[in-house]
Amino acid sequence: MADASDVTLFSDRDPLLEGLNPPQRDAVTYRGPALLIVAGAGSGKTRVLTHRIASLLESKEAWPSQILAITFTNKAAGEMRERVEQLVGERAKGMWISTFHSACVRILRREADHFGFTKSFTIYDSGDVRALMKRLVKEHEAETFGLTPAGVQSRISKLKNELQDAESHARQANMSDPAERVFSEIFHDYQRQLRKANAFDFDDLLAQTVYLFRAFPDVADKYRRRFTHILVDEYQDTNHAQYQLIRELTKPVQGESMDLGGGMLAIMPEDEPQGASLTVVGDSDQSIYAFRGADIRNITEFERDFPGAKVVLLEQNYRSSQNILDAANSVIRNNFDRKDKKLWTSEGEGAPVIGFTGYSQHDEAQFIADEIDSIRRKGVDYSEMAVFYRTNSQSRALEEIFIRSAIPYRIMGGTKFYDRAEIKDALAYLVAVVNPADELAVRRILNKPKRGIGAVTETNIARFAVDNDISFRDAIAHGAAIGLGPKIRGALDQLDAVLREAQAILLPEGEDAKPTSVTEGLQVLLNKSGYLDTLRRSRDPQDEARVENLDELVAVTREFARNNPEGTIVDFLTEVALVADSDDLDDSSGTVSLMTLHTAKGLEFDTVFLTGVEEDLIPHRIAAGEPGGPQEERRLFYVGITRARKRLYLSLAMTRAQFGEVSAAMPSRFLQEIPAGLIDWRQSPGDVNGRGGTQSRALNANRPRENRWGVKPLEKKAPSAALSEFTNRVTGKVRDNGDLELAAGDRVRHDDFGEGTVDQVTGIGAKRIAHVRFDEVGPKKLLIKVAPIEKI
DNA sequence: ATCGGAAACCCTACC
DNA sequence: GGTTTCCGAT
Repeated sequence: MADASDVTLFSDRDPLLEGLNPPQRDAVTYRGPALLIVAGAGSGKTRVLTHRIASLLESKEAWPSQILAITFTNKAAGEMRERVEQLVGERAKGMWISTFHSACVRILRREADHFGFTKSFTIYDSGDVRALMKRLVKEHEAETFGLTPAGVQSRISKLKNELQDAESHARQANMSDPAERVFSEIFHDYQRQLRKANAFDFDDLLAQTVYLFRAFPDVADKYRRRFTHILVDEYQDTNHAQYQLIRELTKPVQGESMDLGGGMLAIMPEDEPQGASLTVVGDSDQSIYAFRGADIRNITEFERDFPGAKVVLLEQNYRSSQNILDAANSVIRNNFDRKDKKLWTSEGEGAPVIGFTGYSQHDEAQFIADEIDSIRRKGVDYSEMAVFYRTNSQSRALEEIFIRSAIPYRIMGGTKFYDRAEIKDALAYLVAVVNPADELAVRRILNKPKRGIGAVTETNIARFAVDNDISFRDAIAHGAAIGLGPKIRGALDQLDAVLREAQAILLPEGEDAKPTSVTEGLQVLLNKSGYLDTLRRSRDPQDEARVENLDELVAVTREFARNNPEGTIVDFLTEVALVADSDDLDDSSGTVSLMTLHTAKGLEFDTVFLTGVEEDLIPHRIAAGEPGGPQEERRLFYVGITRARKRLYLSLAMTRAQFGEVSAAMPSRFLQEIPAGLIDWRQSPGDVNGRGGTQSRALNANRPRENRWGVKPLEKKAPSAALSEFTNRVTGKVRDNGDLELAAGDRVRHDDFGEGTVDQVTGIGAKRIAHVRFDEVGPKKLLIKVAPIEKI
């Protein structure tokens, strides 16, 4: 099967091929226009990808600058760069290894002036978009047609992912429907606003890059000449826009060899033009982003799209034990529309999958905390354990219990630092300086801190700006002409002065900014605007935390300057907009990782707790009713299972509180799909098929705790007294035992665990931990400050 | 213009 | 359960 090139370029003793199985070697050594690597979970695809890149560099087939590797997250990009560097050293420097979005921003910033934007454009996140959309929906009085901001937002996003713009949508929309007409107007207006604000939303980053390439073939050619090798990871999750972007980049150079300006002369090979070589890696069983426009057909029809493409299958799994793989295979087999593919391993059977059913989400969390504790005692590091859940809101119960059990944890993704109001305010100040056209940002800071500027004044400023054909930002300096009172005028002049002062630091005229400019500029803005002072003076304890968060942001700018000595404020804002959440690359050492199933993709852990395995959660209630939804949810479940190396826990609760309401939960249908023999139930949900209740009680009889609470079968949503009796024994409030002093030998009483004896106390201050041996439930570690205990 | 409390809405996953 | 929005009181 080996191509001729294999023989000449590689020998079996090539260090890049050492330890690889035959298909993996194929994937590294194949040379041709198109290669699809179908990589099952844990089949070593990252290894293959990095070795492939390394071998291209090693053999001098490509310069680093000719390689474009697309990953799904910034974190994955960082890891890939690191691993390639380990293989080939410093040479890895000039490669583009990034996400689709980062690559597009890089291109758009370089080419912005081709189509009416500037290099310092803003990137709107979904929160920014929502704010803008709210205004537009109101202005167009679209509520009367049943249009909501969120609805319009998601529809526009979907259209953009399909590379539809406002015009093309308008052409094919049914304009006799008034709701359609209004939607179309809002779409147009929205695009106009973005353009006016010199801003792109996330979807535009992709779509506008495609439009740019199509409208300016010479620009596209520039990148086609540059990138001779393009590699795309997680190809099953690409959407149409991303697909078209790849198509554009892999086309042969269209125009003649020409002077591209700037003295850069393009060099054309003598023979016929050839497009970049394309390598894609993916696994259709792990496609979990259809909801945001990912099109699974991109991978299933790759061979048709790129005739003559070579396909390599990686089915040997190097990650999980056979038991875990069996569970995964038995689940995914139920998706009817897939090519059968079976993961196998030469490792042993391993431990059985462990199942647990809690009475409530807190009970479930307590079980997990106890297991983590006992696994830790066996010498497994916390960083080798992870807890997964379907929705972010599920993390709260886990957190509560983990805090009390003194288990160090870290939440990946979720509500992020950069979503906090004070951080968005601070960033809006920076944006107001860098991109004054961004009215949204300027309006945001207009009355923060309170300057006595309300809706009326804001409207007056906006009107003045329109009447005099100047920007909203510039109108701020014309308080007198607008006819505002002296007090407000003074406040506006002050704001104007602060913005100017920061501008002189962040964007000094004629020269490059100092490396410290971002930090200094931010500090000027926060201090001289009065923003920090107002927070410091406040009596609200939350404002104290806000000040700390802003300190943290300042620290982030310092860190940024250290890592990017040449970095500008625009680079900083780009990083913040795109890197945000799951990507904190700093060490997760010594902590258990908590994350959603989506975030878990691409990661692996020794021990995995997959929680909330219930109907309405996985499959999620909304997804269960959508076409293709249940299949996607099954893939998501499959992704979760296959993250585990040695130990997999599947857990659920019989009742779950949501929106403050408690309701009965049913075991997920996916549990049924795993053969009973693979799961060792510590506490079984009973009859997984249905009604819950009766049978599970019988199976739970061996558990001592049940006696205390006397579980009764529940009707769905029955707000009975019996329900509140055994749910939420752990109160929502975090208590504070303050300076409770404990020493070895003391007796304590715990709300849930009963009485016990203190073995020892470790840690200091707020982190003092009591090691208690409880009479009934055995040893536990408790964070003294917050545990529900009292000395007796 | 700002504050406080009541009421309404919400929660799928992410770059 | 938490956040955002609305409204009346200062």
